[in-house]
Amino acid sequence: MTEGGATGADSTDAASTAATARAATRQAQREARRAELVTAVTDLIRREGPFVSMEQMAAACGVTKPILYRHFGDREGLVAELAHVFVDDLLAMLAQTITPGRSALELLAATTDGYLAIIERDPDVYRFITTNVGAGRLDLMATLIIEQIAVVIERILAERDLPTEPARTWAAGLVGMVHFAAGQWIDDDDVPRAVVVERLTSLLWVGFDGLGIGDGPVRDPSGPIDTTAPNP
Amino acid sequence: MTEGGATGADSTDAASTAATARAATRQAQREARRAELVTAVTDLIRREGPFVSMEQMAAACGVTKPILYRHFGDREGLVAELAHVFVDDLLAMLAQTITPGRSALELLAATTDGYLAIIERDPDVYRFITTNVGAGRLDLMATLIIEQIAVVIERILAERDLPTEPARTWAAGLVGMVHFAAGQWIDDDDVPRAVVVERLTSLLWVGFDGLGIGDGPVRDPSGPIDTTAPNP
DNA sequence: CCGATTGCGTTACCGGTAGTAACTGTTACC
DNA sequence: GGTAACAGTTACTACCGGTAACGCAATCGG
Repeated sequence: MTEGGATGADSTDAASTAATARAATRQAQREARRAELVTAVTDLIRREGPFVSMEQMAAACGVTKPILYRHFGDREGLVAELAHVFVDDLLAMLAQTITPGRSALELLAATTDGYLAIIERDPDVYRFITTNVGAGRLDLMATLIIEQIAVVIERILAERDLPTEPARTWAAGLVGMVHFAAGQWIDDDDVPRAVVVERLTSLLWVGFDGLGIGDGPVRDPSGPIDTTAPNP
Repeated sequence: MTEGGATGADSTDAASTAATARAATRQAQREARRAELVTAVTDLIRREGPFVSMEQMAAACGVTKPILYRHFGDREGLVAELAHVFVDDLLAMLAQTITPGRSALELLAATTDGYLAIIERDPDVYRFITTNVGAGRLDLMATLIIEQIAVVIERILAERDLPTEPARTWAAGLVGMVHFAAGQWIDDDDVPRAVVVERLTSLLWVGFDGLGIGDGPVRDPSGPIDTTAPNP
């Protein structure tokens, strides 16, 4: 694995620099090809839905399976690639909306809205990423987003001289809340996106207490909980 | 499909009553067998983790695959059965903790704690249920729990003369928050359960504003968001 | 007491999918 | 012009969800 072998010194130098330059272009081409494949797969999912096989994806790329495996390792690697693209889109969208000096509430609303907007725009790709989950308890995309949000929350807490330990828990909770609310929304709630955003941000901002639920006991909390008929 | 055919009247009566009694015991036996299978599968998942094949499950039950398929239809049916058991456990636990007259905050805290407690006790079964999701965007267990919680929230809102439309969105959001926070907690946070519960309930109760984050703008919200290095 | 029915259980199979080994053309370098 | 590297293919394995067809006991009806 050492560089120069037994050949001439200067020629080795020139050769090695040329070789490294060649390697760089090779890698660039490789990455460009990767991007092509990713867009082809994304288009396929948009057309055919989130339940596509590796063979279908390869065909949509105009190649056969081993090519995909050479580029992405395995199915999870491909999903990870799409997840990264998705997260990049989200961050790009947020970068346009969020500027320094905005309030934490604006931050919260814009992030929630961006998340829901991307889901609304590309629901099948979103579903492809979130349902093709590997060994982890949370899918990769959620993990990535939680990471980002945790940093933001942590810094806000630090600015306010508050303890920062809850940041990760809250970040995960935020993402989970938006994720599930989005699922419920897309499945069976045809309210405009802004309404969902408003509901979520208002809850997250003032809490149940602030929403007017806090004062006084609940009359019969266990009443409507139904333990019968477990199997329809 | 009509009852008495062309045989004698009284004997038909006696025969039909005997037949129905026999059918009842048959069904009871069948349900008992179902329960046996479910516990066997649950034990298997506890031992071997959430990634088990139908053949493994059948072997763990001491039978072969077609038996499982006769009882549960398909894999999703089996998952649904485990989900129902899980939800029943949760509701039973809550029924002990929650009594009429408790405050909404106590309700919230007890529900969150119960959810996390069951996950903590049986993480692999939980993962089995949540990762074996069918065509729906949300897994069945989440849907069931959301349903229950939505009813509670709806009734609380009605008691307070507040609009009830957001109930379902909030219910889904609540479940998602707890679900994701649980995932993050079990994966890489060895804080006691009570701490997670406290973090989540405090956020849900008073909101970010109540936590002291609301006052004043954030200095540099987009700073730590990292759009580079999408693919490690 | 005997035949038919019913239900549990099995073996053996099908279609499809993730993933891989081994081969082939083509291209760019020395 | 030889050759090394790379894109791409064919053909395969192993496995998994699901099903058809059959065997065997018990149980019911006469």
